[in-house]
Amino acid sequence: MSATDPVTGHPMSKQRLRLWLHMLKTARFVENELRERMRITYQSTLPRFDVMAMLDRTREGLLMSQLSQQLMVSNGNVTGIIDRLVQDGYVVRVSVKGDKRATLVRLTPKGVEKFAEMAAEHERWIDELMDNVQDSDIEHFVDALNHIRKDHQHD
Amino acid sequence: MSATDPVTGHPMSKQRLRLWLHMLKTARFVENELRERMRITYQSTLPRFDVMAMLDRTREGLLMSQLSQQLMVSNGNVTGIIDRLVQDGYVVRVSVKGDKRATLVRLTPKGVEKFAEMAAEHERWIDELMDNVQDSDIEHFVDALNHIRKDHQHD
DNA sequence: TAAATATATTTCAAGCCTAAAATTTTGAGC
DNA sequence: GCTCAAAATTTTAGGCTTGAAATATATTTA
Repeated sequence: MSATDPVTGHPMSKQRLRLWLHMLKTARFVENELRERMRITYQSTLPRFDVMAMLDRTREGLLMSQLSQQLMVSNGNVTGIIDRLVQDGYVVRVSVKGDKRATLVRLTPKGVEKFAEMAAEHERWIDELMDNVQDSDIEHFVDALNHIRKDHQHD
Repeated sequence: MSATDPVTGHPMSKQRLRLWLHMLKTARFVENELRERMRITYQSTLPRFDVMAMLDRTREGLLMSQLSQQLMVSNGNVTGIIDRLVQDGYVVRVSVKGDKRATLVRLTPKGVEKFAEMAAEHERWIDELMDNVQDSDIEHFVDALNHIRKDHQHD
């Protein structure tokens, strides 16, 4: 921790800060791009897409708390997003029998269909936006990202 | 574009999507962590810190439009953040002579002092959070990130 | 079983963020 | 000077996000 670069004499923290700022800028760029395309093409948003993606992977449905945990966002946040997805008929809330506190959330058939369409397009967008990444780098890259979370994240 | 992996036969787009999702998750993790520390330690936020960082680098001040452009956020967004920084006495709005439309924004001495304190701590936080990144990877990593933006971004 | 504690979710206030419309000022072209 | 488009900024409406408080139900424990 807090090592000094043997060659330059600079602390490594400067390098790490630099990496973080580049990562942040790139993620922001990609997100801005995706947000705009989601809005224009589907009159939707990235958070809604993320929620639908989670629900698509678990057709039996998910609890509100499972959703917020998986997506790393707050509980109250998910409530609002689900409210709007329900209004649009993409999602339903189902009561859990045996526990009146909990609510299960599921995609409707309409939601499943819509998501399939959006997901295919989303994948093409990413493919285009990440065009410049060397194929050979990807695995290594993913590894490094996982390392950042590994020792800190407790899930 | 849209090549197929010669070995697996899978389209590369799946790999790129995977990389993007990992990048997003890691960035979100680091941001959540930094947000909480900013809140607890300084009763402040990441967007405010980002704005102060920009202003610290240009002591003569920056136009509202320069700020929003550099930070890749909307114009109206910056207005609100600056409003609150002004309220707290960290920033002042200065009229530009020769152009009554424009406003220059500058850190106050109090703002400069506060930012120095926050920036030092922020660097330590990043150093800790990015602890697991191999020093030897950083340059390569930054390069790859820049490549993602390069062909698309026009700034 | 009654009381205390824990869990699942929603509500609330406040800040962040965007796109679009509105405001004010500037600069061209006539 | 007048008109009109462009530029800098703010305002507005609506969605996202958080942490904290409130609500309702379940579970533990005395």
